[in-house]
Formats: sequence, structure tokens, C-alpha cells
Amino acid sequence: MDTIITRFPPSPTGYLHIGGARTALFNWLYARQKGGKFVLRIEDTDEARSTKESVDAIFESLEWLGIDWDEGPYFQTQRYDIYRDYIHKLVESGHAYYCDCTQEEVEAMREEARATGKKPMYNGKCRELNKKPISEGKDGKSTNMVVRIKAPRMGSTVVDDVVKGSTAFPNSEIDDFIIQRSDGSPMYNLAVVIDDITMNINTIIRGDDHLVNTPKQIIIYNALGASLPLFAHVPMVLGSDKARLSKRHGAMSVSEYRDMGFLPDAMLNYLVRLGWSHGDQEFFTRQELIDKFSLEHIGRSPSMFDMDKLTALNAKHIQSKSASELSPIFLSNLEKIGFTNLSNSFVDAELNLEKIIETLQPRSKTMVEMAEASKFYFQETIEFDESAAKKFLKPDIIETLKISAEYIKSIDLSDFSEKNLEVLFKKVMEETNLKFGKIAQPLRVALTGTTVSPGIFEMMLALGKDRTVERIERAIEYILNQWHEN
RNA sequence: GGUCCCAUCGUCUAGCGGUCAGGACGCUGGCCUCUCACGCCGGAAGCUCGGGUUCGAUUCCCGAUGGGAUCACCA
Repeated sequence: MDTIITRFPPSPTGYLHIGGARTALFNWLYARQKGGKFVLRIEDTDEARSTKESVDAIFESLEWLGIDWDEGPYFQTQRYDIYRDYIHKLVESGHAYYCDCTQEEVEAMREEARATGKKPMYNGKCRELNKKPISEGKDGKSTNMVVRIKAPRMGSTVVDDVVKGSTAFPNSEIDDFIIQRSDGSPMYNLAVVIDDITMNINTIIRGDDHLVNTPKQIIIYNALGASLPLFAHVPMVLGSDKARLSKRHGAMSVSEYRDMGFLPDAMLNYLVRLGWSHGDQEFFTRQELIDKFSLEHIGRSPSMFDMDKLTALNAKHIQSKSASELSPIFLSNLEKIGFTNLSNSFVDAELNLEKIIETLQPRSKTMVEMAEASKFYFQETIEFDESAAKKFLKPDIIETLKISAEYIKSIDLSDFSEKNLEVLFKKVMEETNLKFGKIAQPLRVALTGTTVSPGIFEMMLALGKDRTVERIERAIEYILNQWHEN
């Protein structure tokens, strides 16, 4: 079997959104699974709307997702000579022709068709006129004439699609569409086909909004005598109101999802499940996706973007990663909320970064949440939440806190473990005659300033022995001060 | 409007003639528990409607309805 070659051809008229990312993902997964090649091509022939910023944004998003390409990026604007050659061939072989009908004339044709209840389209006036451009131009550019394909008028063009099955389009619906503008630049359908042929693309996975112009492309393939690639038209991703995805829903740049604290792997996992399934499996690692992805199990109906499910999946991916994998992402999110240079200043032997992450993993749905929830670890002096302190930092707990601090102090640093802390607090419980429930909340407030946090022992471990003792002692002082004032 | 695609819980989906229609998110009752989570156990919630075909249709066919896409010298 031939090497599978897929491609992702975004047009740089905006950032990479969810739908585009999913298309890229499907093509990438398929190529990776089959040991094939994945080509990136920038379709920038709409020079008025294409921007460098968009190109960069697309690269950035792809890189963040970890979708890498084997060839390209190719830019269509740099391939005009190639298209022109093929267009010449098409004209010479009688499959295309020059047309000098003005846009007004064409519009009149459409009006006429509409008036008689027919489909508005070009009527083929110049089809057999064999016109030649007045000035081919030394540069081969401006011709003052467009080139139109000589589309078949009878019968139908059949699209065989892996996900949609076989669809016949009546040729009466397809007019002699333009393949080269009067300024010499190629039109979309032409450029795509020439690129796919010359880049040896044999598998085209794309949104099903392209299904209807596939017959046009097939006409060009046929005119060139080229063999057809495998088509797989994937249903669109809709917004939560079933309308086409727009900024109101999830049509944001995928880089915005990074900023919201989503993991690339979670993104991939969610995206792939939007339209593809593998039995009942919901969670997939990147490698599993590559191993299990299949064109056959792509659904036929459109799907809606659901932020809740993405978030839930993200939580699972956060849990499944090791703390060291999460560490760089965690740090960059901390920086965003003002904790800079933590990687250096805080790895002071005691404050255990990976342990900190571990305490937060089961309780963070996004990396932004994790950073927010971790603040207390990094503050030199924590602030006590007013109502929390009022409820739990009271004089009657001073003795317990003192005993706790003393016991912790007495542990040898090498014995500072969750296991030993548990044993130790059994003793505190005996000595104070309090159940752990009574001791835990005051300690929690002492350590974090609030009533909600990770488990007591795991936190102590992450904080380190000295900081733990320090915070408990500070809580005692705090109670004393409050008590005196009142 | 023409052409084309699509149709299972609110959402993502499994299902490929006979199933108590399964899973996940969300919602919800409970358990676990040092708080919050995580986890675990349970619940409510679905085959768009008509016709066929068949002993039997969620499943196959036709139609309707609904949703979507597309009809450019945009991609």
C-alpha cells in the first residue's frame, strides 16, 4: 500500500479555531497511525484577507497542541507559476477556456436564470469561442480574461466518501466556474487540486462544508487525468445553539484554551471525541489516539461544542499526568498570577514543588484553578480568612496547636513523612482528647488561612517541616493577639 | 429557492433486525472522609413523525418535519 499522505490547509484569515484544530488533528492522527506524512499548506490566495499574524497564530496553536508536520508549510502565493502551467495545459487540452465576459454580463445571466426559475449561473457564452487573451503579459500575469473550466453538462459527478458514502451531484448544477482570475491568480478549487496532486496527497479529511465543491474538484482531477484521493468529509462542529461555531461559543483561538488552563492532551482527547468514537471509551492518551483512530468510526452527524465536557476531561488528564510533567505548565500559570521566578527562589530544599502539585491534582479542573488554589503555599505570610479564623482560631485550640507544633518539631527531618505524621497526630489526639475532626480545621486555617484545602498531612509534607511549624506558631500568636484585643 | 448532508437522553456518543437501548458530561440521592475535591454505589433523562419491508424494527427503504452546508473573479 502507498504511503498515506494527508494535509491540513488552513487559510490564514484568522486564528485556528476548534473546528480547524479538529480537522488538523484527524489528518495528523491518520498520518501518524499509518506511518505516513502530514503536510501543512497555507492557502493564502485571498491576498486581501490573509495576514502574517494569522499564519503565526496558526503555527503557534498547532505547536501547542503538539501537532507537527512533516512537510511544509507551503504557501500557495509562492506557487502561482505551478498553477499557471497547469491552467495552460487545461486550456490547451480543451478542458478550459478564456472568457472575457464582464462581471456585469455574468450578473445579467444570473438574473435571467433566476427570472426563469433556474439556478443562477454562468451560461457558457465563451465556452466554444476559443478566445485568446489580448496580453498574456510578459510576466504571464494579467490577462484581462478569466479562465473557466469546461464543466460537463450532462450526467452527474459522483463523490465517493469514506464517511458520507456515495453522493451523486447533477452536473446541471455545476457551471463553468472560474479557475483563474483576470489578474492571473488561481481560484480556490484549482489551487487545491493542483496542490493535492503535486504534493501527492492521497487522503483528504476535511469539514463537510467542502462536500459540495468536491464535484468541482473532481472535474479538475478528471480534466488532468489525475487519480482521485480518498475523501473523508467530517461533520461540522456547531456552537451550543446549533448554529455554526462562532466567537460566542467555542470558536475562540485554541491558544485561548491554553490560557484558560487546558492541557493539550485534554484538548486533543475532547476534539477527537467530537465526531469520532471507540466504543465506550472516553479517555485517551495521545498514543492511544494514534493507535485507535479510524476513519470508519467517524460519525455522520454534526456535533455541538460543550465546554463542561472539555473541562471534565481536562480534570482527568490533569490527574493522569505526573507532577513533573505538569510542573512547567503550573509554573507558567503561577507567573501569570504574579508569582514570578518561583522555580529558582522556592526550590529551597523544603518547599516541595512536585508534592504541591500532587496535592492539587485531584482538585483542579484546569491549570488556572491549580495555580489559584496553590497560592497559600507560596505566600511568605498567609492571610487568615476572617470567618475561618473567627470560627477555628480560638483560644481553646491554642494548647492543641502548641502540642502539634512541638511534636512536629521533634520529628527528624528524614522521618518527615505522611505516615509518621499520622502516627504523630494519633498521639496528639490522645493527649488532647480530641477527635481528628476537631484538630484538622484549626490546623487547616493555620496552614492555609482558609477552611478548604488539600489533606492536612500531604500539605505539611509539601510545605516542609519548618514552614509547617512556623505557620502553626504564627496562628497561635494570632489567637493570642486577637484574644488580648477583645 | 436549487443542490447536498444529517437525525438515539439537554450535550458527546455505543448500537450495525430480536438489547431491561449501553457509556460519558451535566443534574441528582447516598457512601467514603480532616475541609474541599477525587473515588465508589444508585436515580431521573433518549430512539422526530408517517408509511412500508419483515414473524419482528432504533436499526433497512420511501416520504414528511426539523437542523446544517453550499450556490462568488472567498477559501
